[in-house]
Amino acid sequence: MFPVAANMLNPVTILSWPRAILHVDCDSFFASVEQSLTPAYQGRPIVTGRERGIAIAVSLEAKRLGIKRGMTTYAIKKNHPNCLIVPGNYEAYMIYSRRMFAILRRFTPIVDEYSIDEAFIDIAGLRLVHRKNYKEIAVSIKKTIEQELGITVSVGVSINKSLAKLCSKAEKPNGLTCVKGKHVHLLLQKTPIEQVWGIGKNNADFLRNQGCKTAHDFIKKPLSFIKKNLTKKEEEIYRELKGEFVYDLNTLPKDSYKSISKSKTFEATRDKEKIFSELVKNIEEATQKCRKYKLAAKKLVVLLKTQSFNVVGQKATLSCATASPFEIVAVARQLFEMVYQSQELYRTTVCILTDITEDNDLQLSLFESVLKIEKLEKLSFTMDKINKKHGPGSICLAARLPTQGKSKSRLSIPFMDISV
DNA sequence: TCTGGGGTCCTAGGACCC
DNA sequence: TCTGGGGTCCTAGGACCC
Repeated sequence: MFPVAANMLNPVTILSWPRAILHVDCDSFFASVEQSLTPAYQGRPIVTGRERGIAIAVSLEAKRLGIKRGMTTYAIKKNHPNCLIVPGNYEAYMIYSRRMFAILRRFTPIVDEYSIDEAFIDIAGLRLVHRKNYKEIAVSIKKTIEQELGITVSVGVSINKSLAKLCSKAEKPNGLTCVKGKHVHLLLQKTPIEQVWGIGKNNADFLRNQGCKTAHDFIKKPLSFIKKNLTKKEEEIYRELKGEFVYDLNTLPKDSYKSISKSKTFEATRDKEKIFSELVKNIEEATQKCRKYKLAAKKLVVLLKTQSFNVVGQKATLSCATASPFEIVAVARQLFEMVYQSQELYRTTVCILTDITEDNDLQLSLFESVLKIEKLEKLSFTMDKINKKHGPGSICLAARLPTQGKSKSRLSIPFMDISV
């Protein structure tokens, strides 16, 4: 073998294979799953999100009534009394999601699980295997999902992720759009700039002011304009829309996080211990997720949202990376005391765990008692087991008791009194 | 649109060091 | 101590996504 200089590995050569990227996007996913699970819901306007007070997913029938994501359930009830408003069933959505990804893997192992209801797959080279053209492959994927899951999807096929995403969006619901490299300009001409994946309101406003009404206007700008006025992200999008292959598919399973957060809104209150107990509940859930993925956090952020939507917060570095609610609650109490103002009404608490590492490279500070940490960890895992067996919230920290109903007698552990 | 919840990445600017 | 230039690391906050 000859030694190969790094600069001889020309990325252009590697990336210049013909690409065919297919994007699958479920139509009104959560609402469609509800309709698939409950035949009585089929054909009826239905929204999910009852527990949050706003519409999270809106069925096709509800969309036709003018109901949109984010509308309050109060307004929906008032104006559309025949619309069903159901609570989210996230376990069911996860199962449908996994089943959809499994179907995609029957076609190719290159599956990028982009979100719960979306995936990119690479179908280049599958034509010979399946003896079909790209469009026919897309049709059989659509049919399989529809038959096996009882939900419809919109599919787009093109030469990279950004363009495939534009295609799946071009015709919804239940759409199928394939755009070859030589026809990309036609797609871009009819795509308003704000509909481009990754161009949000701010950049769309700026670009419109600069004369870019469509995605096509955008790619006609010189690169120097992009570099001068926008960031790396928009430059990547610009290159993808021009047909370059910039965003690779990520086929790794999602088993790690940079941050884990939990927040919850409640009826606005000044009651200090009630607010703190809401925060403790979030900490319990966030640390539970941390333990599930065998992760530990080094930093903690506590945020309180006031009734007038101001956000106030404090941040702390933990003495060592941990997923133990006991340690984190103790630190959170100090942060909470710094932030809480007795005259203020609060509506939301947020717990964010950041600087997350894998649990096995957990660094113990010299001043930490190993024994204490092990005992606390054991206790957390035992609590997880009990909650799994008897239902969430069967066992919890005493500090969150103010949020539990009075009539419920729950088993609790006073976090401050742990003696080890 | 009277505003829920969970993420990621990028950038500017300050601190600090040589 | 009147004073350049560069690098790295960290953080807050913005922007975007589902």
